[in-house]
Amino acid sequence: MNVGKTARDRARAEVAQEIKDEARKQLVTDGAQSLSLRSVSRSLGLASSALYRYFPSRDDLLTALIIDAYDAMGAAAEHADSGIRQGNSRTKGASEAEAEPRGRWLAACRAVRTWAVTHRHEYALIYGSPVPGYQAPQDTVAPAARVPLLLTAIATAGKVDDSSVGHGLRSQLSSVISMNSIDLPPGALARVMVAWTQLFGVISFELFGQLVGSADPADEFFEFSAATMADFVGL
Amino acid sequence: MNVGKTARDRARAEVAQEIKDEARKQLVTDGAQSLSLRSVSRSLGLASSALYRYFPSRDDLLTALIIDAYDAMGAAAEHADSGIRQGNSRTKGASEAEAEPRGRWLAACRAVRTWAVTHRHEYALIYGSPVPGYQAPQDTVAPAARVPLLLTAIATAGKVDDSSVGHGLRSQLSSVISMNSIDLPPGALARVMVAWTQLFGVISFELFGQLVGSADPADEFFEFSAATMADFVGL
DNA sequence: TGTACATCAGTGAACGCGCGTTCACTGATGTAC
DNA sequence: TGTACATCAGTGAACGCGCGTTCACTGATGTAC
Repeated sequence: MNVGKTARDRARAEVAQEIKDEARKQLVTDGAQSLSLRSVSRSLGLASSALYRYFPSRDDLLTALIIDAYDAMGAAAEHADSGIRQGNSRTKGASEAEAEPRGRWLAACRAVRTWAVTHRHEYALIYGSPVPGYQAPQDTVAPAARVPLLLTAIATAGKVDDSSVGHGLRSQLSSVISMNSIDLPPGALARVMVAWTQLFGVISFELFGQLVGSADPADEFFEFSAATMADFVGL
Repeated sequence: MNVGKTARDRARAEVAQEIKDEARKQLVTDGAQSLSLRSVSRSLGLASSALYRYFPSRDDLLTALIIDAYDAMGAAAEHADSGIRQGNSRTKGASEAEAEPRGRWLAACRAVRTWAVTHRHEYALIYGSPVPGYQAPQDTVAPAARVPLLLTAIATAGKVDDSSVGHGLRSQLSSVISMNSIDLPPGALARVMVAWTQLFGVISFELFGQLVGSADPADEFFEFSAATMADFVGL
């Protein structure tokens, strides 16, 4: 185990983890923009300069947090989905399997919301306004794609209508389809994307306070949205 | 004109306006969180302490910008809507008036997006992650309601299905309905709210970079969303 | 197995910076008589 | 219409603060022979 890893390597990974954990803790009180290396180092009992052994700059620490957040949310959604899938195949016959994709869709949507609600500041970090002056590097795109790819995968198991879409959009989506080997016509993918944007729209509104005065607390409205959007994509 | 307004009063209003304009300019480069009174005052050639004659604190300046932004977006949407309404009543007979609400809906949605795209930093200020430590005061709620109220008004002119909604949601929405004299059953309002959250979901995704790699540029996808959501609310 | 050398985590002082807010003040504008 | 007083916009210095990043350094851990 830990082949080729020296004690130093292990210690290093551990400290890097501690730095990220502490930084995440500080997001809660301060928000992304005022996350400060100095205050992280203070809480860890390290010299502020020590952090530079682990992250070359503040932005790199931010990037690490962003990637972790996308991955955590993606994992939560995937886990909820596969829980349903296995549950269904164990307890249901082939004839009942028809309802299955809808259950998976709802489970995934709920998992995303639950993750967002329990990690609101990490959610704000990835779905809120971009930190000005910070440019997200390429490494964030794969983790960011996990949730939308999961939603398309689930929709593929249903029967999405193929809406007619304009020429330009069709070609944008065709390239997404081929690059990700998606088994859906462009018009169907377009509908899934509408549902996807709706999902994050409600969640952002809930967390950022736009529903105060109407559907707040938002639990039932969220359920309603998820269910109507499941209909919308043919599940 | 300007009854009871002395030269001092007029000058005062003018300077307050200049401060807000300069602050808005700085949002573009720095984002809300690092908007700084000192740098605003520097650009205006004032002592930093002078701003305190106009805004008691940084947060009050932020609040003023937020209210202005909601109002500007609301006005843009309302203006687009009434343009369509008048255009239609002049050029169309009663039989064609059926298509009217759909045109109004699309015009309002496009106006919101156009405003957002041309004022991205003000958009981020009101629809991005809340500035940590900043609590939006009560004065922001009426301006914030302009767009959603306009959308419900337009939907009322169409024929929204009355979806069935759970008990808790029904009662939340009933109170919204009576407080705002909305002429829509709760289930219909729920659908409008789904469309509303979808609208801001796409716009936020477009502006915050989540569509990079799929529907980017987002023009056609936006049109597709707006059109499908118009169907969705029965327009 | 022991030794010589290279690597690298962590230190602490320093650089240069910007911030919000307060305060005692000056001098122009407005008000009451 | 003129004068005395009150109001208030704007000043500039100061308080006390935190930040990211660099740099020369010490001492422990790892590597090659």
